[in-house]
Amino acid sequence: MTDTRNTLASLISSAHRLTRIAAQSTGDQTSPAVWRTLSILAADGPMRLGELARASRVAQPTMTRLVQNLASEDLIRRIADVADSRAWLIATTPKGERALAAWRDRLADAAAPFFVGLSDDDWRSLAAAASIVEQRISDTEAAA
Amino acid sequence: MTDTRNTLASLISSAHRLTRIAAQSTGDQTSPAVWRTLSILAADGPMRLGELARASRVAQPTMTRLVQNLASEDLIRRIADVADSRAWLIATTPKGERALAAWRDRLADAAAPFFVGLSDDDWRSLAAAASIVEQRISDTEAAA
DNA sequence: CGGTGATATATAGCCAAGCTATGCTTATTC
DNA sequence: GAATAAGCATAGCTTGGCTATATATCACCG
Repeated sequence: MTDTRNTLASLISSAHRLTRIAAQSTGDQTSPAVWRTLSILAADGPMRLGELARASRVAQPTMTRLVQNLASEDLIRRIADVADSRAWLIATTPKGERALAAWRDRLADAAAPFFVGLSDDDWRSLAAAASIVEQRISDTEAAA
Repeated sequence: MTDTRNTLASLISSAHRLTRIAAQSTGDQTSPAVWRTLSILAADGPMRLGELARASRVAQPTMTRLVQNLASEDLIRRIADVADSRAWLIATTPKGERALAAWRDRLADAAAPFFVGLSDDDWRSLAAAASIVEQRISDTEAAA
């Protein structure tokens, strides 16, 4: 038990620092929030603003503003929800998809130097961890 | 090659989202930057402000302000550097160490529900990944 | 069919983290 | 000892994050 607790704590600490590396070493001024949002949309398809806020783990007004910024740069678009005229569906644009792909490329390039010389086993561990976290995070719809 | 690139990209995406989960589900108002800074100091011992800024991957003025805030809450302390009177050594206080430990506990508690039912292999992968990232990140003193 | 409460998004206003540019003080070097 | 470099602080900006609240629509019920 203590083991898994320590694992989680150090996993999250590492995630924090990795996030900073990514932000910094790509020389990218665009914020993590933008890519987080685009990644979610790209992976899970169009969804409502509120749903997107929960998936990205931010408050709804935060997402409202993010979506406004992203829309003004034509990275996402709003689609009227025919079933509920209070709501919108948020979807990526082709430009958004391209930007996301380009970011992932730059990211991989920027991060690669930190990970040179890893064994195949190490790479498998990283890939497995990424996939576990991805799955566990996207499933759960709030554990609060 | 393409494999490792994808692994890195998805690892970092996951890290972004995991960071948000941690920030949110602990119900903690203290920012990631604070814990990142304390973690580094606790792990690597006292160091200069500039050094700390590089380790935490933020610009020096950002660290200056963080250190001011942390010092005002008595979570770190500044020690005069006898060898260079321009510089300070930044060190954790006992209170800072306790706060960090408490945060790690809350973090583990908050994150645990997302990871129930993992196999031993999965846990090993997570632990390995955390340790790999930790090591690779702290070694490298800028790859820019 | 009208009113009441719930739901979906938007607005307002605040704080902190991040940045660049620049200033001030102390070292270092010639 | 004067010029340059190095270490930290200050100023000023942008953006992400939050809570509280407003607005608009839906859904239900009498």
